[in-house]
Amino acid sequence: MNDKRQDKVTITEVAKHAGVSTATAGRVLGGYGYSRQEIKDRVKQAAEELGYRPNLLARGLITGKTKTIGVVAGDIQSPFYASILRGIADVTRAAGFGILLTNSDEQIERELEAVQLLREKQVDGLIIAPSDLSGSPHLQAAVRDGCPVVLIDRAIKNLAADAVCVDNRAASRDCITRLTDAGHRRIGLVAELERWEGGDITDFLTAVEDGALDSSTLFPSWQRLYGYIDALRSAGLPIDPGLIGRVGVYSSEAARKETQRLLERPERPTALFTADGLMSAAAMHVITSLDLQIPRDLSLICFDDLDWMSFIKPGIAAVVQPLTEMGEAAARLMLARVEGDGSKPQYLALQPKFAARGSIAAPLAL
Amino acid sequence: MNDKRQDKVTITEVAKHAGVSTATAGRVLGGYGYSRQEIKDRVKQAAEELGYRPNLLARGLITGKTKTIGVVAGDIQSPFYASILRGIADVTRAAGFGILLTNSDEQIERELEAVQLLREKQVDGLIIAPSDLSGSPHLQAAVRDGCPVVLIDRAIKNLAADAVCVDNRAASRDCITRLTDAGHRRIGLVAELERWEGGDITDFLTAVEDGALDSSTLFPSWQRLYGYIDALRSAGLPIDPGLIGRVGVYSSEAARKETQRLLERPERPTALFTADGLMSAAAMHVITSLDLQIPRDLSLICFDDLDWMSFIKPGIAAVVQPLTEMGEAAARLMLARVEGDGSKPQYLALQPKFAARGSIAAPLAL
DNA sequence: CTATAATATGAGAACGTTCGCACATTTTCT
DNA sequence: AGAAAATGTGCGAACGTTCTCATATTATAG
Repeated sequence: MNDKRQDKVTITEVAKHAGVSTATAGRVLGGYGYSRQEIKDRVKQAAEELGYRPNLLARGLITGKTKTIGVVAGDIQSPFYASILRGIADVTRAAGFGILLTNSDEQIERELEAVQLLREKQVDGLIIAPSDLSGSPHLQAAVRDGCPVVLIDRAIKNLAADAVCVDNRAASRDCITRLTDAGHRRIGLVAELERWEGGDITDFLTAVEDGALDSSTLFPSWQRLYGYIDALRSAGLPIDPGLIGRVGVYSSEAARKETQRLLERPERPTALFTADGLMSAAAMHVITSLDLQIPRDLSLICFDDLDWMSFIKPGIAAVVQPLTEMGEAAARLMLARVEGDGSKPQYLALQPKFAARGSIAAPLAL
Repeated sequence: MNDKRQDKVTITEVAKHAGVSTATAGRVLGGYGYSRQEIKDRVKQAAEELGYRPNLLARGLITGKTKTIGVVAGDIQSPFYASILRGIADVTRAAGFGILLTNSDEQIERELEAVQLLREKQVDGLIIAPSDLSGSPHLQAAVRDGCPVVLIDRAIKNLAADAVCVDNRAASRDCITRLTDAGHRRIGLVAELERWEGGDITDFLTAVEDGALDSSTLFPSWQRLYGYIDALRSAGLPIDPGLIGRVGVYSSEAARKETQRLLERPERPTALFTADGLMSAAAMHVITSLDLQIPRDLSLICFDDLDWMSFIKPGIAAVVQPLTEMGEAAARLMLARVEGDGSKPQYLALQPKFAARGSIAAPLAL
């Protein structure tokens, strides 16, 4: 009922108890210099007896390394980030690192605060899903200060940092091609498409036309739109902006509304492509409520494979991103940087898989 | 191409630049003692000019507080923990705390390592989903050392720590009662039921019979079994151990196998209760593959509401646990403790909601 | 107008480690 | 054998803060 913080056994006490200097005790316990076996045993036993536990703050203060990686995720509640984080956690843990987690909710101000906090806590590096792909002075500063940065899911223009992404454009193109191959000519797209500094959808279309766009530093949903355009063009089909459902904000509500708009058009699309998990769930809501039969009334392909897609009937075809692997790769890159790897930044594009399921059929004859 | 770690602007430099002592600069920048407005301005401006950022390690070393909470989740990849974590993150962030995350995979050795690492990193407190409900000397030690511990999802016997749980027994009882009310007499249960020190299912049944069981320190799946038994008893129905699907290990594979066993019994259950998200997904797999119609061939209620349950047809009735709220509550309790609240440990039992959906019907006449 | 309290500042010691250096002792190389 | 290298140990100074204490100065009260 009395003693609270009498715990703290320091290296000094261990040293005293073992009859050596703190330096020697430090060497044994920290495992960094020379020391005789006999001394090692003595110190270790003393530490054991006193219940010594190192104070990693003190160590970090002096070594300048905390063995902690800061992670800025968009929203840890989404299966997307949760899986990536799992990958990061597994790899870092194996290397004895901890992870300090924050959510940005994809908002640059939140990201800024997060990065600031993490850096003040002296993390050894930053793994981050960035919210601003063109400026990000806070990340430029981090890189300049020698704090390794690894980007996930999207890359920042002119930032000398590693990035682990997926070739969204190719994967999306592949999906749409499957649909055109099946005979579809009116293919709807539902995507977030929130931020693009270049303007609106038609601006984007002309920018694509001009070929003046670096798809690797676009937000994923724009890359996926890019692939959609690619596929339609190679199939010789026109691009109807009315079939492009731009949700504009990352919310289930808005996605439902946009899907509903698409599916209630006079000339209903015969196939739908949803550009991420949230959109897919929202689309399913609408499809179910409109009583549309998949794939008879509507073929469907989704970006991101959610658990239910494999066991509802029919199964829903999906692009499955290697999420845990992305996290692992990002963490491995980070560990290499922390250990001093100074080679030039890597852009890693992992290959997604395609889960073919029963949601694709030829369009009904009209 | 040359300068790497020239960044570090310390309080000493700021002090020099502002023409005051480090103590004064510290007071201004740390916001803790007295200082004149004029001095404040001068120091702040100096800090601004030099781009000063406090080193939270140094601060933590001396104050003994890191403004960091350690979290030990089972598996952050599961929506269950992801949601809880989100709640924790929101509340702690608002209070300026960071969270250091680890996964235990529900294994006590992993938990032990995690707790050790977190404590060495000097976290101000530990929020943990414990893997061992009867001993846990490492947590007893934490509490003894004055490191606040808040348990989530389940409580530990004789540990003086706060806990945030859900009344699993009551929620489960409620579900089963809905099924018996609908006329079901053969109700199957699929649950993890991995660890219980008392023995096997029949031992558990007799222990329940004797009323010698504290349900609040059982693992959730056992509490849910308890509720299942409660409900059948009050309905005057016998308990058939053959209807209790004990998966025994937390794996989708095993859950599928066990569900299959139940659904291929000679006298197939007319209703099924799955005791958590993983079990539910596995059960759906099997139900779909056996081509059973819900609710005609089988009524279904699931513990934990997954997104697909609301948009597949028919919808699946589910117990929805207030996960984010649990995380928030745990974090709030933690913050109170960190700020010195020494009142006696609280056991918080949040109320789950029930999402009634079309997966419940009367059993087919035999 | 003095006594007391509140405000304001600085010097220097913490906090618990590791690091640089000096100096012994042992091993290894010509 | 002697020189050089590797190994082993301790002292005391870092690391970048906050804290304690001493000492002013100013405001408030009696």
